Amino acid sequence: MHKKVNIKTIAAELGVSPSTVSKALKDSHEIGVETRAKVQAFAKMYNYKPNSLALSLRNQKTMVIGVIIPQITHHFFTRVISGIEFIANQKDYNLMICLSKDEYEKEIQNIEMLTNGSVDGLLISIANETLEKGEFGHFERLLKQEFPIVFFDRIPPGIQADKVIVDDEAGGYNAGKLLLSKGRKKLGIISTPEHVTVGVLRERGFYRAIQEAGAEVLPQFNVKIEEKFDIENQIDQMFTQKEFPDGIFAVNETYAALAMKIAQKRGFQIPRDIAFIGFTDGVISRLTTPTMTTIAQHGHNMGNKAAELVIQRIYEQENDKTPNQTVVISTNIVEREST
Amino acid sequence: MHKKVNIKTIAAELGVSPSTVSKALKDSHEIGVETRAKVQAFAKMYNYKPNSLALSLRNQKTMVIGVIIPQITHHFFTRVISGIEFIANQKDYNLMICLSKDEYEKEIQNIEMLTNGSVDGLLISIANETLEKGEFGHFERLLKQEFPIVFFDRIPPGIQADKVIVDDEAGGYNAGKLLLSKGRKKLGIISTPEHVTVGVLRERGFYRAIQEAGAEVLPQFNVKIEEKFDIENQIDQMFTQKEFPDGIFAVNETYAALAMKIAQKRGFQIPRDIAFIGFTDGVISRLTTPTMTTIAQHGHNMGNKAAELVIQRIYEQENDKTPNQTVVISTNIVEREST
DNA sequence: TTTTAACACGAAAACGGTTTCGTAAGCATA
DNA sequence: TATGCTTACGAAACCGTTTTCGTGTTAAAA
Repeated sequence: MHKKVNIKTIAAELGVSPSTVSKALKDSHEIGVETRAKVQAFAKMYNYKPNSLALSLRNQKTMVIGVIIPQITHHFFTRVISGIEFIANQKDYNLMICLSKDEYEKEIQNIEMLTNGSVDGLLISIANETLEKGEFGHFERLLKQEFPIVFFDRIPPGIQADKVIVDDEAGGYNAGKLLLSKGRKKLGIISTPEHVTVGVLRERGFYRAIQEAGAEVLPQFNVKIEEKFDIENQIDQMFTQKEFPDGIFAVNETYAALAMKIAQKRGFQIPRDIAFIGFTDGVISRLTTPTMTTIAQHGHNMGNKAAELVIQRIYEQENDKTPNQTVVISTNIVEREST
Repeated sequence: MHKKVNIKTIAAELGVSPSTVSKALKDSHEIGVETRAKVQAFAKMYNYKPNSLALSLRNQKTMVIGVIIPQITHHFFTRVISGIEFIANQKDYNLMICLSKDEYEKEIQNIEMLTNGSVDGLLISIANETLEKGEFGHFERLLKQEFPIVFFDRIPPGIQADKVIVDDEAGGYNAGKLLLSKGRKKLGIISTPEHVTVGVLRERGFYRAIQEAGAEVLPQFNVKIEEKFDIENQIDQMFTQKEFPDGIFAVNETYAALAMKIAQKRGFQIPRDIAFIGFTDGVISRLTTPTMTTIAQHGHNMGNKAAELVIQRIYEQENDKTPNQTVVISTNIVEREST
């Protein structure tokens, strides 16, 4: 690769010092008009652009925000990222995106890599394995250093930090209410294991709605999916009992879409026999047959908020820190054919 | 934010020089064993990690690969990214992902930003607007400098460079052959405007299959979607004529899924009346009703290959350059219920 | 006793910028 | 003529590392 022009080469070429070039390029009026013009013309002609590493090192500021997410193939996270990018872009920040692949070790590696000077702040959605282990020392170390961090969606329970979350509990509650309002009595839920915070909250809200109505969920109508086993089999169990639910809430889009297909294969009509509602921000719900009613998550908003928060933290002075915030992104129901 | 420990602070604390610390940390046996032990213990205790900016500046090597894609919410691109990440991770590279949002200007900005020292190489899938304009000067400048670049999926036509593409033409051809082999006679295609290279190639292959069979596509059965108008309306036109196709190929997953829904709404049965086949690597095709037959793109493979190529270019010596390569990722048919 | 070599460490330059401070030249003022 | 003030620029430090090239000390060899 050919070397790019830098301030030194310009200086040598023009017979002035590097400092003169630097000042001339920013139109410092410390430098004579002729010299300024000469330097600027030369720089333009050779398409000079300052080296960002050198700038970052000098200014102790990279204008980069690190983002750590568990999986990039999850549509929700890509919505969040596009929201982050939208704000970052406005404020001249760039993104460095790392994937933890839901692994604790990779998450730690990513964090170490990013916090060694590469980024000014960090946006994190925690890996499943980390949540399962419950080990958050790597976050606490950074928080103690007052490194700017904002957690989003999957947050560390019981840790003081800035957070942006979806109102999962209320979303689950509204899903329950909606099914009940459609006259459904025997409700079911397709959920996730205990350590996945968001799943738990959605489930909790769902149960709250049901209790308020004086109803209950039969144990066999509560399926907690273990992703390491066959998902379709686990869902199918809900339809192989003598009784079957007439309204099902799934805590994510894929489970809901799969459940709809499986129910149809078992001969149930949607929504006549069973109504379905999913929790999602995805692209699938419009394309299923019938189209799926969902609790919309607004991942883009979440990204916006998270980016705003972290940038605010980055600019904050050492002396006047604002207290930690938790921003809640509220959901809303998008009613389609499945209810 | 509290300052991190660096080599200087360690040196000062231990009463030795920065160079001694640096050497001690890499177990240089230029340094006495006691001093080495002392420095290493201190570094470990304070969790010292070298500043990556300083390292990059010094070594003229960032261990970062820049990726520019049009949209992160396109599932195909996220598959490619996860493929890129897989290889990059193995070779200790990190990713800096930028979004062009399919805009020419943003693409240029991204490139300028990334090539000012931030990355060692670049992986690019070109913005639609750039392809439309046909202006590739920003790429040619970099290629002339011999900056390591690999284009993937959406490539600049007629430019010498490393490229990784899906075998779109063959994919289209196979889609056509499959529909014909099912006895379909009146074929239709849902495609994209001319400037989207991949769409054109898929269409070309499709037509080749049809011509070989001595058949033809009626003009009203060729719909080129303009995304700025209502997509469903444009697709619907195919079903409002007196004649209708009995086999439809859509050049992407969303168009195919939408078309299936619209056809069903119009009362057609799939695949009895109309067979559908989509071009995709997505998550939707398993969840539609009926499930969708697709030409699978293997975005993950594409990401692998692209990353391997660019890393190879990065390590290449100035003297012995290998000639430009074009790697073709072949597709395969995944047959499901829609045919 | 002198030379030589090994050992253990430090000074300084380099990566590519920015910024503070110093200073020579030119001119006006007393 | 001596002093002060601009003007226009350069030297040098700094950001955090690495690495080359000394150099002073000690011990071994001559």
